[in-house]
Amino acid sequence: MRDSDASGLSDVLLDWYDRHARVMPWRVPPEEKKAGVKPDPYRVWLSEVMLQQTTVAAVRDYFRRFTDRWPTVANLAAAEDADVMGEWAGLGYYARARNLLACARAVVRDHGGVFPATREGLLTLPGIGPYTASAIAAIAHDEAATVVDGNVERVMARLWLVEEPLPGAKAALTRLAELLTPAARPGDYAQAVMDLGATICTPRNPACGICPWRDPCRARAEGVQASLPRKLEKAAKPVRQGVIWIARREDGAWLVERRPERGLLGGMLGFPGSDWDGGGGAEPLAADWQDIGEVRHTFTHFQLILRCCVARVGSGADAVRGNFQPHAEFRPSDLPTVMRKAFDLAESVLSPS
DNA sequence: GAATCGTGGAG
DNA sequence: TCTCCAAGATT
Repeated sequence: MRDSDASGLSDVLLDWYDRHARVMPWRVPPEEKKAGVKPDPYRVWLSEVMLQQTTVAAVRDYFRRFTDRWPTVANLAAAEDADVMGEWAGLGYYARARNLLACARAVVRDHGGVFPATREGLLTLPGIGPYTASAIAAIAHDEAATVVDGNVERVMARLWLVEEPLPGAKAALTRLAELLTPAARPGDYAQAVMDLGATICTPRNPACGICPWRDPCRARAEGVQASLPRKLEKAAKPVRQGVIWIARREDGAWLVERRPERGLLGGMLGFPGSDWDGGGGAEPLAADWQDIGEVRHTFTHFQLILRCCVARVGSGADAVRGNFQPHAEFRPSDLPTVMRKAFDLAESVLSPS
């Protein structure tokens, strides 16, 4: 590929982006941008972390709630852990929320409350990896950094007919993406490639007929675009089983438990339960437990079948595990989805409406 | 390099 | 119902 080829391709894409850029809460509208308004690094960072492995549709409302509640990185850095984890509940990959807080506090403590302006500096912060560092550097600081996410991998694999399967092809796809990154408007270009992948060069049924890169696309020329990028087979998901105990005190308090900081659902609110290895476990308190059925939930790498037991307990109940959270303080929306499913089932039995 | 880590929507 | 998978980072 010659330099003139690369600049021709990026110009075509930027022209398409100027006409088709998607409207999103974390983007600066074209008119404001033309007037010199710069994207707020805090909002760019927050959106990019939320968008890791997560769809735009799922992120929208979370982004609004976070920015309404914590308008600046200093506000977020000063927040309580439980409030941030609760606000993140339902979005998944909870290590992101823990790293989000750690990052906000590092920015305040080590960088005077201002995000580093370079990709290299951003990479030192928790939760900011190669993709996110490039995205913030390019979008908020006009650095000619190259973003390589799933969209970019797919677009490059098709445009250049890369047949090596992922993840092995990652390095080659990154190199191709770097060759196309322009010195001018690198932030717009990064978002343009991702918009292209999200709306036209989609995993299935790509809309090649309206693609700005239809002519130069080598996969399209060969008619193999739908089969790219190739991916290695993934292992089957094992099924794991466990028990969860949900107790409601007569004053309406629920027996909840903060999960360990590390590992699955780390740092999130939940209910006491057994291990998820199929064996039994000790009940969190002595009570007349009632088996009310099971909850099924699929995680990234295994399926879980959780047997739900509930109990009504008296005011003097003494729990071995967890603590009773008063009815007024308990918000079901603070729970990760699998716990929310179990809670909804329990409540339908304990407090039928 | 391979495993781990969530969820909801599309087809 | 089931499979795929989305703007990845960390260990």
